[in-house]
This record gives sequence, C-alpha cells and structure tokens, in this order.
Amino acid sequence: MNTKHRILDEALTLFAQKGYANVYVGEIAEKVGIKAPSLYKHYKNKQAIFDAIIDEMNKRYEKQAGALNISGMNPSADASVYSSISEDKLVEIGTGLFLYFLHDDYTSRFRKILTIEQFHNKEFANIYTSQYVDGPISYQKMLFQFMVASGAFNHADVDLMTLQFYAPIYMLLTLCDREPDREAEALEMLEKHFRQFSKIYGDTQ
Amino acid sequence: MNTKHRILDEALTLFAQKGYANVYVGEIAEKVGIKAPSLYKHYKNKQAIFDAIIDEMNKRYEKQAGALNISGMNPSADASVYSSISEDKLVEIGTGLFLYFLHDDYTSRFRKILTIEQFHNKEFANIYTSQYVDGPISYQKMLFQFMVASGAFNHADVDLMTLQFYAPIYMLLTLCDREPDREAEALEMLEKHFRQFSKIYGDTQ
DNA sequence: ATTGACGGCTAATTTGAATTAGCTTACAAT
DNA sequence: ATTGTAAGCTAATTCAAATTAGCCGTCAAT
Repeated sequence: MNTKHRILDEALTLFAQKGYANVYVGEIAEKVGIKAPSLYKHYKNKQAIFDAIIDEMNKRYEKQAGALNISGMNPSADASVYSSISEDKLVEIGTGLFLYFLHDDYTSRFRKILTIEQFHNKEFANIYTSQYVDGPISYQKMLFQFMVASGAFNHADVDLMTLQFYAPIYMLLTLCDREPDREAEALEMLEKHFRQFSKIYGDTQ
Repeated sequence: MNTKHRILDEALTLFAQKGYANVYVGEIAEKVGIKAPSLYKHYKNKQAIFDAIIDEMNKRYEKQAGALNISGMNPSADASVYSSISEDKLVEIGTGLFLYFLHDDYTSRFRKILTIEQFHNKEFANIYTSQYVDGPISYQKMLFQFMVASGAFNHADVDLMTLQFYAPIYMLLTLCDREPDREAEALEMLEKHFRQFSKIYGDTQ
C-alpha cells in the first residue's frame, strides 16, 4: 500500500469518525506518518481526498454489483438453492448479510460517512437508501417471491415479509455501528428473529 | 419568540441539516435577520448556542418523561387499557409513535443532530440509543408482557416480539428522516405490518 | 555521471470564520 | 431630563487550518 493509498485509507477512517469538516489535513498526514504539506504531493487539496474516496467507493460498488449478479444479486439463481430452505440456512443467510455489512472494511467506514452526511448531501442520502434500504429489500423480496412460488414459504404479502425480515437486521446494524460492544447481543437477537421468522412463514404444514 | 429563542431555533435547524462544524455563526445570524456580532449579545460563543440546545432538549425529555409516567411511560397503567387490544388499536399506537417521532418539531431536528454526531461523540451515541432503541423497546416490551399475561397476546418470546414490532417503525422512521417524500409509502407499509403483527401474535384462537 | 521526477521537509502565506471593540439607538426606570 | 441597559451595527482583530513556496535527498533511466 503506497502513500497515496494510505492517505485515502486514513482519511476514510477519520471522516467516518468525525465527519469531513472536523478532520484536519494535518491529522490525516500525522496518521500516515508525513507532514501536512507533503500530502499535497498526492492530492490537490482536502476535497480531492474526499472525492477520491467517493470514486473508490463507486468502483467497489460496481465491482460488487458485478460479482453479485452471479450469486448474491440474482435471486433466480439463488432461488433453486433455497427453494426448500431450512431454518438453519435462513439463519446463515441473514447472519451473513449482517456480518458482511457490519465488518466489511471499506463498506462499514463508508456507511458511517453516509450516515453523517445524509442530511447535508442529497447524493449521499440516495446512496444510503439504495445501499441499506431499497437494495437489500428488493433483493430479498425477489428471493422470497421465488420461495413462495416454490412452496418453501407460505403464501403471504411478500413486501411485508421482506420488511419484517430485514428491518431487525437494519436496526441492529445501525446499533452496532454506534455501539460495537453490543454485537454479541445483536447476533443473539438476530438468530432468534430468523428462527421465529422461519416458523411463521416457513411451510411446515 | 424573542431573538435569543429564535437563534436557538434557527441554529437547531441548521445543525440538523449540516452538523455543528459546517454551520457558520454568520449563517445562523442571517436566518435570524441580524449580523453575526449581534449574536454575541445573546450567547457567549458558538459552543454556547449548541449547549443551550442540549439543555433545552434535556428539559424537554424530562418533561416528556414526567408526562409519560402518567400515560405513555408506565405500561402497567396502560396495560389495562390494552388488555384486550384490537388490531385497530395496535395500528393506532404504532402509527402514533411513528408520527410523533417523525414530526415533533424539536425531537425530529434533534434526532438528526444525534444521527450526525453519534460517531463523534459518545454522549450523543448514548442518547441516541436510549431514545430510539432501548427506550421504545423497553417500554413496548413491558406493554407486551402485560398483554401476554392478560391473554390478549399469545405466549411468546417478548424480547423478540418487541424487536419485530419496533424494528420496522425504526427503519421507516430513519428512511423518512432522509427522504420525507416517502412518508405515505412508509405509513402504508406500517399499517400492513401492524395488522400482520396482530394476526401473528394476537390471541384469536 | 547527469538528469528529472518523486516524495519528503520547514517556513511562509492565505483564507475564512469566530470573536472583540467600540459606536449608536431605543426605551424603561429613576 | 438623565441614566443605564439591551440589542443592534460596522470595522477591526485573532486564530486556526489550508495551502503554497521553495529546498533537499533518493533513485531510476538515459
């Protein structure tokens, strides 16, 4: 990892903790182990660092979207796998989603920036909603639609089913972003939630 | 509303949109219709304005807590009212909670400040969690406990029941904070959620 | 061996926002 | 009528942080 990259990395961490305006370029430089003016050899100014973070994020999201078209993002492919889904499998899917969102190195820091800047910047608000509300919901909705169609799940309002499945994941995710200590508690609740969900909607008749 | 109050009010609005560091005192002054230096006749400095907002919020929360001890916050009193809760009543409670959180003039702006500052300031993280996660959940948990005890609801894991009841409210609340346009859609989903919830847990056997 | 780009440094300089100084008017109380 | 205080203003001043200037060592390529 070269200096230019390390600047991006430290800046991302600091912006995620304090927000753009509260971070001084000297602070970023210090974390990287150089002096503030040296930083300008790599980026035109503070804003350019921020912009580079956005670019990097867009690149990652595109790559991720590409990758997910093969497995995660294309539920018609997944559906066959889950057409007779077990309770344990549901726990695994849900927990996996939660832990990925929570711990992925880049994603988790960037989510905090989105959180901090969402009311300030319409662009960020849109990204936030699409990444953490509409995106997961629309993916899972498709998955559940297949599962209902295949008989793995009882017939029910799929929008509602999806909301009820995902909202606890979302709430506990934002809780753990704020209070990382509570991850174990959150995982425990989540597992109970998934099992209950499976009992309610799973076709055990 | 005198000038001192209007300063507080405009500052609250601006801090809720941009966060503390992005708001200039001149900007607050302009909204109030005075020049920046005049503002110092009312508050020692920018920080003092922010502190006054916190004080005001604490005052309101205490007052609210006091009021809720009579109705909202003491579920043993409420429980008799809801001991044989109807589906419509559940919709009403849930929707009421949601709309209060979303639109209360002071609360809604302050929640945005909490959102923006939560990763920067441990104090705010604690207030956020207690106001929008642990608080509502612990209240509703007590309510559900009484309702299970009284037979209005089927026996079930009350923690889980509460999570599943509240998480959609929370997620849609944060969505509407970010995208106020989507309130109608959120209310529609919520109503479906409450009715479904009532069918799942309500004792209709 | 020389050259030139890269990436670091220290020491300015610039910038912009917060704050202070000091003046003015209105007006309430003596 | 005089005085004191509250609340506004314009014109400084301060201060911190961003940015620029200009110097230096390293090293890879000619």
